[in-house]
Amino acid sequence: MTRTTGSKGENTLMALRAAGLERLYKQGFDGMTLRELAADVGMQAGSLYNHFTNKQDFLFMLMQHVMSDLISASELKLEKAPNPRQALLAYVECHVTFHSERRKEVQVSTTELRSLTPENYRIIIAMRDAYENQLLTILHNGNAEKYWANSDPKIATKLILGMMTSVGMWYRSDGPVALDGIVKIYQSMIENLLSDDIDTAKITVQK
Amino acid sequence: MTRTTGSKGENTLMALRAAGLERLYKQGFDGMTLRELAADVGMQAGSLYNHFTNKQDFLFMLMQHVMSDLISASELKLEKAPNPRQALLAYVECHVTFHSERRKEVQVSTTELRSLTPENYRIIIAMRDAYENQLLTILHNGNAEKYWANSDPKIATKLILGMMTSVGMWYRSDGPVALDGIVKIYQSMIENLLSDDIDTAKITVQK
DNA sequence: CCTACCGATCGGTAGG
DNA sequence: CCTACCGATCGGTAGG
Repeated sequence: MTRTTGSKGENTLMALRAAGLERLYKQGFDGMTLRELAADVGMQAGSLYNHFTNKQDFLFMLMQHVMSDLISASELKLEKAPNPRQALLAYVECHVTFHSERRKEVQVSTTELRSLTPENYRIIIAMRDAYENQLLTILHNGNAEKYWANSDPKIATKLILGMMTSVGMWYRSDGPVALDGIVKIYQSMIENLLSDDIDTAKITVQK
Repeated sequence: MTRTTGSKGENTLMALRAAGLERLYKQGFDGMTLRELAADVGMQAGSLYNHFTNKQDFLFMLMQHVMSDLISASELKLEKAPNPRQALLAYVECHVTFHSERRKEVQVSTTELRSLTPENYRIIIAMRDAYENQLLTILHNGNAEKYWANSDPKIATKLILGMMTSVGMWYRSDGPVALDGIVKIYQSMIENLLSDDIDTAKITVQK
């Protein structure tokens, strides 16, 4: 009995992930019901528990999957970058592409953070922090090696991530500009933005 | 019988708004229950219907209130701006301040768009579009009057709004940098970002 | 603003 | 993977 690609169980699990993502995106964790999800893949509600232990576990699996993909995608690109500038451009391309192509998964992963168990929350947040630290490191290195002179890399990291992440809120693959065009615009604007000359010594620092 | 400030009914409504905002922020529309909300202000669930017609109406009221405040706050500042550059700086200050000080309301207003009735959704989206158009107009005017040369004001509007809005995700009033410092950083970076020289003619435009 | 209640539906389990 | 079911709880209403 030869095993081809994927057993029946794997197929149902993939179908569940796809249907669940759509439900989570449109209705949220508390808004979706397991009966709807079951109907989406043509089964009864009780049978779902052969594929996950409970509703919370299903959400957690999905979010962990997205974060894992995101981190490994950027790591793969960053390995090949010869210098901080190329690393920055690669990170931007990677982030913008991922957040466009998988916008629903990303949005669910941020919106439903509040629906996670405390333990699960900690795990996902740790993954997110690891991902954000990749950019922070790039900005630090670029400062050290004089590729740019940014006064506050921590804040710059947040601003850059904010403008990049929001691409998922408005970019549509059937829109007027192709994705590689969007990527170029982001790369250009972020490089401009990094060459700031604001005197942070003048900024009020709270005690 | 002299009327001082606010009747009892007005006070309960304010308490409901405050408690409801907190519930919506932490649990979402489907996650919060009217029984919890009632308990927050010390009444029974059934009594809530003296203050709104149903749960949907309560959410809509809250969102409409936020959007209305946001729009009028920026309009007030923009009236006094003598030129596009000052208008841009004022808009940035206004947006960043509002999204920091009232971050929970703003987040609820975007996250719970999906929980709105189609009719209510249309109304809130129209308000959001009006607000975004304020920035688009500023960018257009700045281009026309040579304050800066931005190749794609529509996309720039989205990017700038994205990076500004995300301030609510990480800024905390008890953090290391004061709010006016954050505003200055945003203003500086956005002005840098607007002086782009990317050749959009080279960007792939989908047919 | 309260008591008392309605129909509907939810996540999850037992036992095949 | 299904049938049948559980306790719990929800938004909302009637009638004071």
